[in-house]
Amino acid sequence: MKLLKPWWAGGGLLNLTLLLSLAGLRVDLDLCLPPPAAALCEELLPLYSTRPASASSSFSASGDWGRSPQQLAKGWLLHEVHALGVPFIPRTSVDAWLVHSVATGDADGAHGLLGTSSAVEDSDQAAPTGGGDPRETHNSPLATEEEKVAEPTAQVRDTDGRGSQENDILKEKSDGVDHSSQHEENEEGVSAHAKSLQPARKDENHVTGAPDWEAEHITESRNESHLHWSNTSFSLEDLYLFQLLSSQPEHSLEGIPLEDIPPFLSSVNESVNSSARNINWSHAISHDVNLHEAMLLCPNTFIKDPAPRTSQAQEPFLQLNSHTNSEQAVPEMSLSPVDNQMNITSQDLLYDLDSNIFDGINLMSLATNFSPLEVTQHIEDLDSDSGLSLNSSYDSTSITKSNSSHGIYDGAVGYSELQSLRYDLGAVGGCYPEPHKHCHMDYRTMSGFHQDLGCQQVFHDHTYHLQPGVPEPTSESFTWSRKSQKITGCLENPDRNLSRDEQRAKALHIPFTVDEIIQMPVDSFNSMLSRYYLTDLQVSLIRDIRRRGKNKVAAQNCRKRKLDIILNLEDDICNLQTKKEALKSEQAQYNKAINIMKQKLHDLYRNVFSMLRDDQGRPVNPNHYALQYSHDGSVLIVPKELVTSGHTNKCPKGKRERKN
DNA sequence: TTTATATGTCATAAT
DNA sequence: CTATTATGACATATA
Repeated sequence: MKLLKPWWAGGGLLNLTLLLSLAGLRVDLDLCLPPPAAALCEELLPLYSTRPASASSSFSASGDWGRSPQQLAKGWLLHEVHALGVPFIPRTSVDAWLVHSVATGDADGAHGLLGTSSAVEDSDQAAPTGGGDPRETHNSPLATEEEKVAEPTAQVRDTDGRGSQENDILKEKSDGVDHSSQHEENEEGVSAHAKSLQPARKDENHVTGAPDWEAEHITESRNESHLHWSNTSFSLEDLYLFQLLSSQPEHSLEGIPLEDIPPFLSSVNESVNSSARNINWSHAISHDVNLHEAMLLCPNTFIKDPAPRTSQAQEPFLQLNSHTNSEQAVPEMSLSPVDNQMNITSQDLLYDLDSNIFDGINLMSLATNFSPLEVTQHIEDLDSDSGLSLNSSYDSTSITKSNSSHGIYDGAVGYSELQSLRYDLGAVGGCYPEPHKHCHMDYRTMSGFHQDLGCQQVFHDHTYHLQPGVPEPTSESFTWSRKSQKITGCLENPDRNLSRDEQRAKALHIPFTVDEIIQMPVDSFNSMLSRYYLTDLQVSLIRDIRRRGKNKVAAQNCRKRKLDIILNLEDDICNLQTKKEALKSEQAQYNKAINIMKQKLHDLYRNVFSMLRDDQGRPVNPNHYALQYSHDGSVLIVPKELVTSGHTNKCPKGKRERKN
């Protein structure tokens, strides 16, 4: 996205505000934008206003062009966040954000955030239909931890001690208590605002038609989290997006002339006003939804089951809330979510995450002085690392890329840019299979963000480039034809060193390394799948990666084992052959001995016959007679014909010789 | 280009 | 029943 201005560059407040309003979000006059969001909106609105149809091609894969203007704006905005490389949202991020919205905004504002569907408006209070699954937050064992997350923030805000009401709110949510009667208290305190939201949550259950939403499966919330363009209410990604976009509390919409509104928005405004879901623009920009505060209060809830916050993690936010100079607070505010998320991730997964990652991000969060040009360049570089095009020129390449990316993400949106950067650079990739290598990458990356801190040399590793010509996997089967792989090789793809699964994981922005996925214990693996906000496609890919990875190891072991068996058999053959030779030699020796014995016996025989004499004193011919031993030890001279016929006892000569 | 070998992957059975 | 392992068969990569 060429036009993306650097962080903290300011501007874009009006555009974002209008865009949010267009999307049905009511914006506080004090709403301020983080520079990326401002820049994003500055870019989005002109593009959207000038070429909604053509530009929409990049996210038209979702179909329905009969959507309302706010849907279009919302979809377009989210799409562009996609293009930024935001891979996914840990599931609790938006849930917790909702909690903070409850704590910070009034009911109307919260409703504006949660949804503007006519069906919802028909009900008592607005309720989100596609906004993820906030119910799970309060009906799972995780709910208590959500409360832990929300509690300190409420304490910060409500110095009069009413912050603890949030816990009550959360409990009442699950109880389905109707607080619509407390609308009058909205202006009195945060908690009252929050309570008035509860019917919306209650209605949501009716809208989704899930009476027993405790049994709601994770996959359902995943599906709900996807971008449903036909759905007028905001999804979790939407909410997260706005959370992402809101952190700079100093701009205001006051005094902005209507002429500044792009023509498209004006027309959209008309159409919106004429639609069933009217948006009162004056109302839209006057409600007290302070996204900045919401941002401040929920930055540590990027995952479904956040670990209890440490005092170390809370402290920055306490300080931030006390800041009067938002200029100084902005960097920390915007970056701290990443920081907290990282810490929580490490606590939750307990898996191969080096604290250096967090240190690097902490350093980055401390950086306050950025060179816009450098940062812009860095963002572009990082984006190029991620393989996603930030080019806003909408050439065919970028559109194609956006299309494919959008299709792949399948609704997985909402994540801090830094988070995506971290994962882009370190989470996936066989080139950096070891955690410390990931950290190394992060450090090098982060150094570009705060060169003032002494890291002058910026290294950019483009190992993770995806060649535009390489078709990205677009189906669950991830059929990788030989042809495409040859093309990949011919193009000298820097990702060539990556395994196919690593490339797939990178393409889908899987926030874990392949090694992690494969070697992770099954419990951690399952908890990871349920804790993180992953699309079905991502989950499927992760499971396939795990299966293939384990099978690969099994195949290697099997082959090794087979080879060992073969080698052992060869050794056995050799040993047997040696033994055979020895036996042959032994047999030869025995045969030789036998022959010697035979010869001796023959000689003895001849010798005996030479001493024999018949009755006439003539020598006995050994050719005609044989010696035969009788049972009593006597030796008889028997004619051979009798010996061969078996008549041993019949001695024609009747001659019995005594043994000499 | 062909061939041999190594490696990855899938299906299936076994654990 | 699920997850993992083992293994034959096939596909692909590489020397």
